[in-house]
Amino acid sequence: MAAKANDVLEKIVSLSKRRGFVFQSSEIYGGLNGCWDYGPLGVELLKNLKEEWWKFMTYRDNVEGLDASILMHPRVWEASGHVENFTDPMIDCKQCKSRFRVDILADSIAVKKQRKMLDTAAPKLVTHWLYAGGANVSDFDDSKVAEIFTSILEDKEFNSVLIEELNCPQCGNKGTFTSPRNFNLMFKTFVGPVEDSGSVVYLRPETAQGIFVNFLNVHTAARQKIPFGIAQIGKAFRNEINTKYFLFRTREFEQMEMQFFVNPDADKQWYDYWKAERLEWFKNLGISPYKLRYHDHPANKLAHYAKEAADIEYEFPFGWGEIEGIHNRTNFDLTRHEEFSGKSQKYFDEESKEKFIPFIIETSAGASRAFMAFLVDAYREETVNNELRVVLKLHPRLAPLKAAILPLVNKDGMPEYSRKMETDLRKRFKVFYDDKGAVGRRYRRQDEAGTPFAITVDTQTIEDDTVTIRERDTMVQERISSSRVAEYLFEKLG
RNA sequence: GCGGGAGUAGCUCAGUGGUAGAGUGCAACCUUGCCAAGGUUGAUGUCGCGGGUUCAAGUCCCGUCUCCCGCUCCA
Repeated sequence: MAAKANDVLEKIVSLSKRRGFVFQSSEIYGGLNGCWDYGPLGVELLKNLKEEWWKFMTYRDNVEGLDASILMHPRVWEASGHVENFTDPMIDCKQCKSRFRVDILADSIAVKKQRKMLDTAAPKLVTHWLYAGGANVSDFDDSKVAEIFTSILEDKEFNSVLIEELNCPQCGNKGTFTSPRNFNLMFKTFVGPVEDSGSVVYLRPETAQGIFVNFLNVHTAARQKIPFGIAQIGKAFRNEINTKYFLFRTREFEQMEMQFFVNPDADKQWYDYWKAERLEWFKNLGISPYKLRYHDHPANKLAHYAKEAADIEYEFPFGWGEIEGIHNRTNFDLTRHEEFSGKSQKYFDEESKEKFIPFIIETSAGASRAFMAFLVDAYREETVNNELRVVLKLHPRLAPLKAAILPLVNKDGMPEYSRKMETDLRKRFKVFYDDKGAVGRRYRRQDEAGTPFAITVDTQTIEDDTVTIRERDTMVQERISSSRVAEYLFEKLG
């Protein structure tokens, strides 16, 4: 069972590479863990699904679009709680396999001892910023020493000096620690030419904050009244400890988020509404309904900002996995931003004459995860005439290529006729021309790419301007007038 | 981070210290008459990367990277 599930995933990884859906990042250099590139077909599929989401979510009178920058003021992440909650360097004892948070480990060591260790280690720390000005450990009080001790423990360049001397609180052995691993999920970088602590910025770990900080801008500019939402699609970055399952857990990924601002009295109603809407979206794009389910978070497991939360899960070959989260984030985020920025985030309701900080209902989908769910769900192996047929039964609106144009044979004017048809259709549809090999082989090639329609030009075409259109899933052909092909595709693509 | 498996042609894989292989795919040409047809010809390999042992390494040893699986982690 597990082996079989694994097979499916490996086949999809293989197909993805062979046909140009997904390549490993930096492959010729040996790859980069947890990063993937979208190839010619992959980028079309990804673009299509993002467009479906965008239309579904923002082609409404109460949702506006936004594209916030990836780099934001570092205080944003203090307000959001990410700096505090995501900065947990961990250290492992190789002897007894215990794991400790570095700051907690440091707390367990008496300040007196810390001071002594720093003194002893001083010759090896002369290039550390702490000693740059000729400072001495004895110049600092206890709390400063503790702070310095922890910061050196967390400093990649210098921590080995102290770690070698540490005893494991669990088993008592000395020098058995690994280097601390920084389990902070945020990638850090620097603005400007100087790489010091004052210039630190983060690659956003979620797109949501870009929406929250623009709440009042959008409200004013778009003249929206509550309830209304702001939607955004964009990259986010998390320095995950472990990446996993192909595209499922990656370090760089894309989110499709919508934050809906509501009167606190109406939170439940809108939470339920969006929860239902979002599941429908996946179903309407053809995902097998029995492979979708809600996972409601029990009250005692909710994140600190959430009042109610549910995941939409898809049953991947490796098990159920979250592809979208719906949260009632309450007024947590705006309250925090008001506090940290000093700018009021209150909303004045003209009708009720009340002033309040809105509650936020969040729908947060992973575009990369959705991509994988659609791909996995579409993958089929069928037996046709005792031959294996691999077909991606992607929804036509998601399919990277909408139609293939195939001259039955390369003579009697068929290629010329086909080329002309290709030129006409290409203006409006992503189409593919193929005259290589037998037509049966060409059909199968398109099946594997998920192309929903194949238009074949044959002898009769030359005589009466009709072509056959072959449908991917049923392999049934119908003959229609050449002049109706574009119309036909429009109809089928909704 | 820990433990297990894997990495050789685009893909799937064989190759048990002695000349780098198969199937499939790909490209060109011939042949075609609707579901992976046939023929001819051709191209593609730092055997993941780096060291070591050896007269000789895809093969043995060490390190490292990446992928998969199980833990751990995932406010």
